Amino acid sequence: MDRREVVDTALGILGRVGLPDLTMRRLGTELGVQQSAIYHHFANKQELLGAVADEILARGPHTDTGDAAGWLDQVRAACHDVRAAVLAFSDGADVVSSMFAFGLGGREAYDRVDKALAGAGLAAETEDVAVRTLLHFVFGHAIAQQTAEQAARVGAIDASSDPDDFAAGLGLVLAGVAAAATA
Amino acid sequence: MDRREVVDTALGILGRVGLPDLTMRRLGTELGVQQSAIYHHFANKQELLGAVADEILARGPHTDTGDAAGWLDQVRAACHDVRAAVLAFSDGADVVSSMFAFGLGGREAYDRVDKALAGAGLAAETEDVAVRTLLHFVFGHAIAQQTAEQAARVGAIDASSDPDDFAAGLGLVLAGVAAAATA
DNA sequence: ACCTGAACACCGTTCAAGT
DNA sequence: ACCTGAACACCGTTCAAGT
Repeated sequence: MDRREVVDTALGILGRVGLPDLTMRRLGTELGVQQSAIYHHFANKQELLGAVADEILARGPHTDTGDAAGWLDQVRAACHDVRAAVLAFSDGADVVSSMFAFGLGGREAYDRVDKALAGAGLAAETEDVAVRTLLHFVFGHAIAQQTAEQAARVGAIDASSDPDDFAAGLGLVLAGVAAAATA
Repeated sequence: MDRREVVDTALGILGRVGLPDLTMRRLGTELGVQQSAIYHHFANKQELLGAVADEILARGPHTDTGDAAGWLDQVRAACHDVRAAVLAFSDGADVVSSMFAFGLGGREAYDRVDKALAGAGLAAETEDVAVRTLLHFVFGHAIAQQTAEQAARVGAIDASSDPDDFAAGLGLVLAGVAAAATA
């Protein structure tokens, strides 16, 4: 058993039953091992979730827009890719967002958007603000969607979400970034 | 003991020691009551946290920009007010954001921003998208800040945050909203 | 080095019973 | 109606002991 196998199994549980059921006991059982054995590969659950967050992003789509595309289309594609990656697992947005905030994972999300945004020619500080602002929206929207889906399953809410809703919100933020780029 | 007293005590615990230590046992102890007694006033912990989220927003500042101010300044003030409210309690941003996503509280955040944004003359659907986009940023930024503070206390990260960082990111989003309003 | 087995110190929630 | 007391079914983490 190595770190990769633990992360793979954790992702399987996350995709099937979600974060509340991703317990060290269940993880140990599916690995055919005592839960305490996991602590020989990860210091604690949070460090494990950091590795899970990294793997969620790595497994997501990596759209190549081509060199002909402008920075705006590249940033849009990067945001859609990050969104697709975290939506592929139950509570994936929550896990990646939390681990990124804690500095324990999800760095790839920042790097991908940052790289795409480099062509905009913004000042370094403004570029950093723009990347984090975009990520707040991408993660926030995905968390809200996955939470609403969960709430609907419990019966607390009606689900019904507009599939174009994300693109519309992203368009608003990107319009603001574009305004800063031309100024 | 009534719901108001339970929420007040819960807010005290939240402000002093944060969400992980806001347990039903501790809440019962500080109320001078068995933990099970709380279930006579709230169906479960989540419903209680929904009421806590509402109270967090109610206790925050309610800046009056005056009638002379344009919708942009009013929206900016509403966002700063919501931010100040959730930052006043440890993990306040996380609680309010989660409860809002679950439909169990925090409705006032939406209503305040929505009311301020009404003067922009956006189409109803666009206005809704803009309000939720702004809230994703406001909540996301505050959660990241409170998480970073917590991580810094544990020693996982260096804290050092620019006090103008929020205003800069909000400015980007508002520029996008303004562009949609003039179009 | 890697894992077992057992324990420690907790959780949220339920429910019969009291007043 | 409101609360007690006790239990149920769990958690993450630690650690001596085995191989």
